[in-house]
Amino acid sequence: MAPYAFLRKLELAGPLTDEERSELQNLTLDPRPVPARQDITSGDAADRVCLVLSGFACRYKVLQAGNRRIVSFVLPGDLCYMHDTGAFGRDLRVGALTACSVVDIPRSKLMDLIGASPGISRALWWATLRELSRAREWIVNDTRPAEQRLAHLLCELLTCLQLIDLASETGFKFPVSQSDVADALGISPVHVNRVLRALRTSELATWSNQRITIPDVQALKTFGEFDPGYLCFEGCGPDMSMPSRQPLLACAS
Amino acid sequence: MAPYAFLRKLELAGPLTDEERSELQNLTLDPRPVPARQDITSGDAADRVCLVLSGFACRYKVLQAGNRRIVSFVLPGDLCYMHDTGAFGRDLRVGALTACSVVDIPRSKLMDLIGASPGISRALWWATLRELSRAREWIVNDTRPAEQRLAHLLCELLTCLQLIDLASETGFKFPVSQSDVADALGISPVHVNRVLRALRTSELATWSNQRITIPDVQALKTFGEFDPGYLCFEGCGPDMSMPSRQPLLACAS
DNA sequence: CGCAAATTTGAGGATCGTCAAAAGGCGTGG
DNA sequence: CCACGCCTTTTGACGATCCTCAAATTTGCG
Repeated sequence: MAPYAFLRKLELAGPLTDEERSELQNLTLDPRPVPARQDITSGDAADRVCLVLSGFACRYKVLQAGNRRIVSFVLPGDLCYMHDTGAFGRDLRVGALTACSVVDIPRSKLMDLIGASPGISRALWWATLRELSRAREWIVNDTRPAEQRLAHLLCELLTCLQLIDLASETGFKFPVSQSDVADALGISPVHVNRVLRALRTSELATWSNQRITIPDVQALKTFGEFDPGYLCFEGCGPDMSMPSRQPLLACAS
Repeated sequence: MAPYAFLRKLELAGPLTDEERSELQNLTLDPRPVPARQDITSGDAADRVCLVLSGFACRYKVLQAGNRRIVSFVLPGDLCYMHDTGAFGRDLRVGALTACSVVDIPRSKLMDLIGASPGISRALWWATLRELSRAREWIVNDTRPAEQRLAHLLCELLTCLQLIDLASETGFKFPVSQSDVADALGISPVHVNRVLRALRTSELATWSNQRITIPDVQALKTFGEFDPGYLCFEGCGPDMSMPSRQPLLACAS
């Protein structure tokens, strides 16, 4: 059950064979806990990748003033330090927002799989492209007023959590603080609170008991200008006329 | 001379062989002009990649209100529609800010090169990771006040243009409008103007005659909290202990 | 030279941040 | 079980940043 989310997301790029699935499942043994509000480091050795099995985490940078800006959420089934380490992630950090369960995967082991399996290669490649697409959407979202910005974020979380069965049709458990959301939206915590009240008053969304409830999902999506296309959950099958239909990640050089 | 910027950026991932360089140069024949303020489409056929040889372009989305948000600049030597087409770029568009010269490259041709050459494969893979890193930095930049935000943007442009010999030590030609910069920063055009005046008064940067002049580069970088690490221009050599040292883009499946 | 677009500046208002304090929730220890 | 302390949430007041509208000025271009 643990690696379900991991496989679910990888298979967005197309179905995997039974061998590929079992190879990937073998990576998820021996998880370790990470307490809330603590960084998820890549483990003792620097050459490890981290797979989050449960909990909410985030990628973030800290500004000179000391405040934190979250640039993306890390949900169960997401890999960390795959690309954002070394020169590509010098000041980027990964932190647990809630208690998390993570697995350290030796990079070499993952690379062996990539080299041996075209399906896994493609899956990881597409995961990277989804990250890029999502980052750009976040930039766009930063131009909207706070109310729509929060609405958009809630829609994204709802959609992403539904994919891995962590959200119902109309809500999801969200055990993070309003300050965390503030850092993800780039606004102040008090303003998050005000905006939440506004959304509650408009009957667009409610946040209580660590749970987001969205009475009218379509209304919230419309208000937040949320179009799930950028998440690349659909239309990405292997039989698509896609740019990266065939050419993908693999062990070269 | 035309493909200089293209090769320069690709070789950030490590030197290319003479064959690889000449294969890439062969792609840059027969450029076509794109007028300012016009979208750079992928040509007649959808399965083409666009290489910008000269001019300033941008990737952008349009919000519901009709305003545009630029999510990244496209400079000479940058590829468009490599990954941001099909499902991965449904609402993302590429527009020319100034008159541009672009080359259409059949995707299949590029894929053949990727499959045949590990160096090219790695180079294009790293270009994608740089895009991701840059997008995340833009998210972070959106949390800064407008003055620092503009300073940061100018520093990024200076650094990126210096790489391809389009900037001197202290300035560069920048023939775009203040509205374009406003869309890139997510603020209003009039506020761009005010912020420019502030930077001019502080003697941090001047913009006149379509040229940015930065009297004290270090001062502007400090003010804008600009750390070039996220651009991944350095420390990315093939001899680095990098995550993607070997495993890269290639023709799989 | 004259038109169109871009830049510049002003005034007023909306959004959002900061500071401060009150209220609520949750775990620990008595 | 209650009391206490800490953290989070909530609300208010005030100020800073930024937007919108509008007009004046400059620049670019035919």
